This record gives sequence, structure tokens and C-alpha cells, in this order.
Amino acid sequence: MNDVDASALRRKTVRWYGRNARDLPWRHSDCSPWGVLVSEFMLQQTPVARVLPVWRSWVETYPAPADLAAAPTGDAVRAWGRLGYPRRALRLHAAATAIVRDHGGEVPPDNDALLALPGVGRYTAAAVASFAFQQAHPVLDTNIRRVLGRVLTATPEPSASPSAAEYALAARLLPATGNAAARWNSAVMELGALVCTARTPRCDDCPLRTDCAWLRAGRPAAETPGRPRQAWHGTDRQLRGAIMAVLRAGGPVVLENFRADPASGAEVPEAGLGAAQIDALARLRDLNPDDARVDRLIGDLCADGLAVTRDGSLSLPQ
DNA sequence: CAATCGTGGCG
DNA sequence: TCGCCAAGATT
Repeated sequence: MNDVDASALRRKTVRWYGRNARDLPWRHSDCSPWGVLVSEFMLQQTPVARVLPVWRSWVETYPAPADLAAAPTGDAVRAWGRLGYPRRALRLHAAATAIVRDHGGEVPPDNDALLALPGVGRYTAAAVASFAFQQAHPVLDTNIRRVLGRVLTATPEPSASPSAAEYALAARLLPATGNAAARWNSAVMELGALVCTARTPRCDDCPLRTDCAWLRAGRPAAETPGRPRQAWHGTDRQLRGAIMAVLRAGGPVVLENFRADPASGAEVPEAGLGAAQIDALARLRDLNPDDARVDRLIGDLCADGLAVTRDGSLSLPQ
């Protein structure tokens, strides 16, 4: 890639973005860095359409980091609704707490400070630094990786995690000024979300169709799978999700048997959920959990901070 | 590094 | 219908 190519790619992509960008609330100029941070947490592995309504209610309930930090973690998990990966709600709460404690209640603009927050990895730190603070950081999410990979190296689909070469390439393409870099990052991401999609890319509508190495090569399919396929049917994850759904809906969940842990004195479940809860869980297809399995998952949920046992019942943390 | 962690819409 | 997969992070 030389400078002429990079310049042309940026011009075409940003022009396309100007005409085709979705009107997303976290892109508005009046959206706070906190609003951007919340959106980035919610958008981790979750589609925009599902995030939108939850994001709106969330920023209304928790307009600043201090508002979330002051709330019980169980409230955060409940407000998370059915976005999935409820640990993200816990980590966002922990991030808000750290922001209050270490940054005066304001989302820090520094990439390293962002990276130090719970639940913030390389992508999210760069995204917030770029989108909320207009800093020139290369952002590599799955959309941008797919677009750049296809256009520049004819790579059908991104690998499991971004390589150093991908970061070097993204850094070389990045416009110098923070504002231009943010616009470019948004534009490539949007192109990946709307046109250069994983399954059926709309190459006819792509502003980069005459530049794309992958299209030129005949759109070859991937040889080796990228991310490992997510198991779901009948797995622990499914049952874990079902238990969390019961807790969000109205818990607490009555536990069948109980004993006091001799070491800590804490109460721990011994023989699974009560009959009513088993019925509730069994309504979901293919769930037939034995007590030992339920106990193990309850233990995991408590260890993760997603649930607590108390007085013979399981509930969201206070 | 590979496994784990939810959910639901869509082709 | 049912497998694919969506702005990742953590251990």
C-alpha cells in the first residue's frame, strides 16, 4: 500500500459514509464519553439493533459513571436485560467504580487509562479514545478487520484475533488528525456492518469494489475457520442463561437443600433448585439438568458475582 | 493459546 | 428449519 492508494481508499470510504451512515445515538456530537463507553460495552458481540433500546434506558437511568457506581450490581445486571454476556454488566459497573475512584468520575481520554478499566480491551480502549475523544488511534473490530483484510490482502474473513501486521496496516492507513481518524474508523466499520458483511457481501454497492483484492481474486472462501464455533445446544451456557433469566424475571430462586460451608460459614446450595424453578427451566427446550450440574453452575454464577445465595435462595446481588 | 461466556434474528 | 454470527474480554 502506498500513499496514493491509502488516500483514495479513505476518500471513497468517507464519502460513502457521509451518504450511508446510520443515525446512531452514540455517534451524536452531544453524546458524552460515558455514553460512548456504555455503547462499546453493549456492542461487544451484540448487534446494534438489540443494543439500541437498552442503551437508551441505560443512559437515562445511569447518566454518569457515578450513578452506576452507586447502584447495586444486581440492578446493573437487571438493566442489562437480555443483551447476553451479563458479565459485561458487572464489568461496566466495575469500570464505573474505577472511573469514580481514579478519574474523578470522568471517563479518562488516555488510551492506557481506558485499557486499565475492567472489561476494556484493546479494541474498546481505542474505540473510546477515537470516537469519544477524537484521538488518532487505530481501531480493529471484526468489521474493520474484515474490510481491510478483503480489500488489501484478499483475506476472506478475519482470524481469531488481530495480528501485529493488521495493526501496522491499520496504523499506516490512519489519517493524521484525530477528527479525520475517528471519521475513517467509523466509516470503515460502517462499511463492514452494512456492505462488506461476513455472509453475503453486497460488492455491487461497495465504494471500494474497484480496489478490492478479494473481489478481484473471485471472492474465495475461507480455508481455515476463524473463531471456533460457539457451542450452545444443551450446553452449560444454555442452562446458565436460563438460570439468569429466572433471576432477572423475579427471583429469588428457592434452593432445594442447603448447608453451611464449614470453612467460611457461608451458605452454599447442596441439591439444586426447587421444583418450581426446575419446571421453569425445563420449559426451555432440551434442558434436563441434574442437581449436580445445577449446583456447579450456581457456584460459578456466585463466583462470577452474578448471583448470591442467602436464606435458602438464589438471587441477583443486592 | 484455546476455551468460555448469552441472546435472538436472519438467510 | 437451523446453523451462522454480531463494535470482544478474560483466564
